[in-house]
Amino acid sequence: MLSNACQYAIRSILYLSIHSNETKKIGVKVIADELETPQPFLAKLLQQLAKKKLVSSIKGPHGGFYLTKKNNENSLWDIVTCIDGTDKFDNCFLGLATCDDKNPCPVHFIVVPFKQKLLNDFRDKTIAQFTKEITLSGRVISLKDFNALKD
Amino acid sequence: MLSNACQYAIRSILYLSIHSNETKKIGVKVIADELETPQPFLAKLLQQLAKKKLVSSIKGPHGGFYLTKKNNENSLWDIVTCIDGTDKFDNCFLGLATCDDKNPCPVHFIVVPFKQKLLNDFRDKTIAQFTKEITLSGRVISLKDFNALKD
DNA sequence: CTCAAAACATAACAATTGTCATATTTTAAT
DNA sequence: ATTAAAATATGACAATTGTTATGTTTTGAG
Ligand code: FES
Ligand code: FES
Repeated sequence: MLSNACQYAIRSILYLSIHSNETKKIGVKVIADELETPQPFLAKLLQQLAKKKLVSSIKGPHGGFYLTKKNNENSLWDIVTCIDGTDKFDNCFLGLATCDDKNPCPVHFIVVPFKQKLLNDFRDKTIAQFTKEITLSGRVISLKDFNALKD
Repeated sequence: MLSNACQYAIRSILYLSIHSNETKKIGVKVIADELETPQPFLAKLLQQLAKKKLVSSIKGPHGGFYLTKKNNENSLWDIVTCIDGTDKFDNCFLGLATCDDKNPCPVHFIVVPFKQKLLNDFRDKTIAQFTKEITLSGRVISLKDFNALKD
């Protein structure tokens, strides 16, 4: 459903939301290592996100990526839009030209409610809300399970 | 979520379920034309499906593809398994190594119920049940909206 | 002012997926 | 038997996506 690229992007933003702020920037190397994602690929993605103001960054020594208060008010949906675009979510599950309740394909009424709910959650909840839940409930972002939450 | 290939496959099987039987076979050309899918690609897919006994076929003049009573008892899930494999449904939505309630990623509890429901519908309903609903409710398979249901 | 650490930019490369073309085999009709 | 219509098999080609490599620019530290 989501591309690899988008999955990496979401995880890295959530990571930054937990571990960074205006005074604590984090370099690509660290992020890639923590999330176990390919480093140069992630760098490219972070640059895309930076261009759309979904993450902040400064160059130079002790520079890096970080999330401002404002960055934290974006939604997961903004990330998906930035990296993957929204086609997969708008289009018919079976690839028909239009997807609406008037001309439903055989799986339309199975698929649409789910997509709707997913969309709402992704659009309505801010990154900040997500990270709050994450830190409270001990959910996972990295592949090396709980390490990311220990510090 | 589903690949192009899988979407074509599902639609063609549903089409065959409605329009074919042991005594009425349909050629690739007709199917591809009705569903507006690339013809050679669809041929390849139908051959994959035939190998796994999800569709029946005979060669020669007046040959073609068709669904037997038994073919009609398969599920949409069987098609997905045959064409795409099940990885996309089993794996974590954010690409983490494991996906279970014990080590949930931040979106786990949003995504899993939906996937579960979708999976159930795809696994439990037979092709025959789907086509019954389709013919009763006038749903769409082809891109040229209701034409496929007019005869 | 110089240097090095970082983001930024570009482009080369690889893998997967989707598409098309060609040739072979089977089978019914004549 | 011959022929033509179909599925089948194989492989070439294109497009997308994912990955890696190389070089440029910015900027803080000494
Ligand atoms: S018409 Fe197919 S999912 Fe809506
Ligand atoms: S752990 Fe990510 S979807 Fe289940």
